[in-house]
Amino acid sequence: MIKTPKPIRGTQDIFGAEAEAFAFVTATFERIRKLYRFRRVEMPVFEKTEVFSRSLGETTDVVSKEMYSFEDRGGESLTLRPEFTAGIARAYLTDGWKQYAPLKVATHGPLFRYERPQKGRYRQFHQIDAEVIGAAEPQADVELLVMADHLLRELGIADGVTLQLNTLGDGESRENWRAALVEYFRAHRDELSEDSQDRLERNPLRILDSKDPRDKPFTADAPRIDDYLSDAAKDFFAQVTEGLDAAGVAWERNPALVRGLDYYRHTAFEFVTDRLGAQGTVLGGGRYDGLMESLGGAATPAVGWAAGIERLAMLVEELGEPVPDIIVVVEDDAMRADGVGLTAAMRRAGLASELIATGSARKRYDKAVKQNAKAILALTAGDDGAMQHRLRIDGGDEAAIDAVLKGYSPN
RNA sequence: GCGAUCAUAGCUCAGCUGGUUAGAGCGCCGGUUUGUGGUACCGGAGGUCACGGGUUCGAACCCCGUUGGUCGCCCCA
Repeated sequence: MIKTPKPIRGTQDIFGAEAEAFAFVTATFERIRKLYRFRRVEMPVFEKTEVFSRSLGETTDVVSKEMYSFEDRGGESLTLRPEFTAGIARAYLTDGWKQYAPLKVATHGPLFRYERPQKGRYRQFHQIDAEVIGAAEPQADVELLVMADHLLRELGIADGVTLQLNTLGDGESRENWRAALVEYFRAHRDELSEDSQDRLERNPLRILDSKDPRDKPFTADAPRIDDYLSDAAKDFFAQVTEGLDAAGVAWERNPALVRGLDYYRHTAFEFVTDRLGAQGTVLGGGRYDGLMESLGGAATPAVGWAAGIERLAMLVEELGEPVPDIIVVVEDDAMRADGVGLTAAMRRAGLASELIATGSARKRYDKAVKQNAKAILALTAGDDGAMQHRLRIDGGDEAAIDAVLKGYSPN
């Protein structure tokens, strides 16, 4: 007995209406990205593990248990890409893309993270991604945010979604704020949740967005980044918010919105919905001026965002699958060749067509009716054996169909 | 890694407190109607009740374990 292999945990086979929604997201993204003049890039699906581990630092669970890593036959550690940014940063350095700076690039495709699947989170998932590399100005942040907002509008999901915005300041501001947070939380250490006590050592900024109610009273009164921002950092953030206002993009300040990794500076943002359970972030990103150096490159300012295609697709209105323009029904097997010929002719004329010529001859018309076609063409043989057809129009393009019929010579 | 919850036909699900041959709808296949119209009716195929133990005269149902799905925690680049 042969056992059918099962799919890998956390992978998905996307089909039908869901696949249509998925394709709608990527097609819309491609259209928008061209409007904003972002250049398309295609990136490898795997890289040397260092590409990701260096950029992430050694701190978190992320490297130790969240990456899909393996050794190749030469004993080199490789990792399936868990994000686009690190690979694009690597390419910027190894391929000399500095010559194109400031460089606006966009891509989409599969990513891999070794996690327990839950709603809107999979081990193989898919993202769209946009990055601006080599631009230190807040205008780059604004352009990305306006583009993201535009995309969500075009997808028809902007209504339930809000843009949450924060600044982490420049390197110095961020360090001072972080030190103040550690000092503050350390004073309340014993009253924090176990998880947050742990975070105090590993990733103190993350205490701010803890879900544990025991932490809430302390996070509310925690030191705020605003009190630690340098004048330059304040000015940078002000230019971002002014730009958003000028472009008519609504935003709200979320001082608890943080990034755990050290290379993030200045702007951090997430577009959030309450329609997806625990996984409310629909699109997120920020400025990562410190990343290039961790990969051995020169200091290079950069900012970008990514969004999960599956999550976006879940929010998109049910599109349904497209209905055929015409179905050709062979009601008499003697007309099979004409069915094939006419269907081919319909398709060449740009009409989405289906041929029904199998199974019980009497039931073929029923099958056609059930597909909600805009037109049904039934083929039968006359007494003389010549092809006869009957056409039922239900919203279809009768002129186009007639033109195909007139131009067709029966077999 | 941790927790909750679920698993019956290809799909969606019923199945009483443990009781004899496990059901429906949809889908699939065949038949009836030979019709300018059909979304109907009849029939058929299809099940190791996730898997492995246990309790019992008897288990889809109760107990234990395993596997898998879902949702959440941790993490979220």
